[in-house]
Amino acid sequence: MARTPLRSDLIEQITARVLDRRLAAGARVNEVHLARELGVSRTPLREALIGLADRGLLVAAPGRGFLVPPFDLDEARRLYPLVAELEALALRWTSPLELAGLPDALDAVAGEMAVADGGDLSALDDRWHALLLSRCPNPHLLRLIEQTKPLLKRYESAYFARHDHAGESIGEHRRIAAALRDGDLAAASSVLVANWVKALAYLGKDGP
Amino acid sequence: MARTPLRSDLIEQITARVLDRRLAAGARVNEVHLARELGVSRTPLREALIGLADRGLLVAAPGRGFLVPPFDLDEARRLYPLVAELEALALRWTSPLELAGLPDALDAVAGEMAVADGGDLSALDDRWHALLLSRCPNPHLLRLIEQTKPLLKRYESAYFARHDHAGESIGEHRRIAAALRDGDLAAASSVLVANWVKALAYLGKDGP
DNA sequence: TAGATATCTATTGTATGCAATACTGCCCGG
DNA sequence: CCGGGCAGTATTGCATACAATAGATATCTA
Repeated sequence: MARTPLRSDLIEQITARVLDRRLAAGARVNEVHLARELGVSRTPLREALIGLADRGLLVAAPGRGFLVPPFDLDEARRLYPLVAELEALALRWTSPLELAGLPDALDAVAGEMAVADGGDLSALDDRWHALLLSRCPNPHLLRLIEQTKPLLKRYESAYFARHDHAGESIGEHRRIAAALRDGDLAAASSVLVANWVKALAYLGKDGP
Repeated sequence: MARTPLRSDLIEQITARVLDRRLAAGARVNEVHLARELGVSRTPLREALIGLADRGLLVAAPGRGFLVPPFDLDEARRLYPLVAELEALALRWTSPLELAGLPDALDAVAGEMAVADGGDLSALDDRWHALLLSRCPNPHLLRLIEQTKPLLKRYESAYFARHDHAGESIGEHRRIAAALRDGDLAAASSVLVANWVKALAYLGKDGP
């Protein structure tokens, strides 16, 4: 029997399809077609869809299956501060000692970002943030963050594609690392929140 | 076809069983037996189990199905502050105008709590907190809170059964309502967090 | 012709079936 | 007496089958 359940892979694949809009906003998900396309039966596919609906990346419409939620700027305006606050909280709950060990690794990733382009940039940004939170001792908080970020990334991917804000963002990342070096948690936190809020501001300009 | 999917009911029923320990901590969930007992087939039951595992109320063990996570005081110590912070955040994000309209209704529920006993008490406590957050405009934050609370309630139910702390808790609830009347969000927030933390302190004494 | 209605198809929600793994108890060897 | 291996069962994970609703198309009536 499969050591890793099919639904796990399916969740990743479907998430990717939502993020890159192969599953378009507002569209219904046809279980039979998607199952054929992914080469599985409807059962594990539905399990994955239910998991995604629990996380908010899909919406379950009783009797009508699942659909990709439409883009909604108001939703984005609420998601960004939410993730910002959750990450800041995770930072507050990480021991200063642990935090002190992070800046070097963080700057290394930031350095990679400086020479990366387009598609990789978003992945590196993810790695940077994951690293920043990696020492937080509260797994439930981390779970909430992981569950929420994909919702946001749907908006963010549009943003990353459209603006070349990489320099700005990398600068902020470095400032956060520097603040951690100084043991200045408040400063790190505030730049972190600002980083998220700024992303939102760009989004507002001409988002999807 | 059912207007409300079976899995929704099942999630409620199974949650209840976990909370009152008909599904004991550490025990494996037998899908065939449970399906028979609940009068449904394994398919919607598994959908419900997956949903519960996503929320952390069950754990999925690849190849071995689902099991009820053991009690873990450390987990409780992380869940209480988490819910406290999330509720405080929801409060911060609720408009002062909306908050000003709440205290009367809040005190009404607190009044009911004063004359309720045992089982109802927990339900009233839930209603009180739900009312407190009911005006928060961020549905995603509310979703996270709703998803996290059942985890905590597993510990809390033991607490409520064991201590008669109702008076204390009701007093704190009234103080929160009073602070909202004064427009003193900071005070309300701090008592709210204290309320959660105190519950945790009791739990530490002789929890399960 | 527009609207309502009936009929037919598509799609979901649930139940059942099947194959592979995990568990249990027993036998055996040391 | 105790641990390892083996057969048989139990249980999961996935696939398929079935029933009922939602949606689409065509027909009928005013």
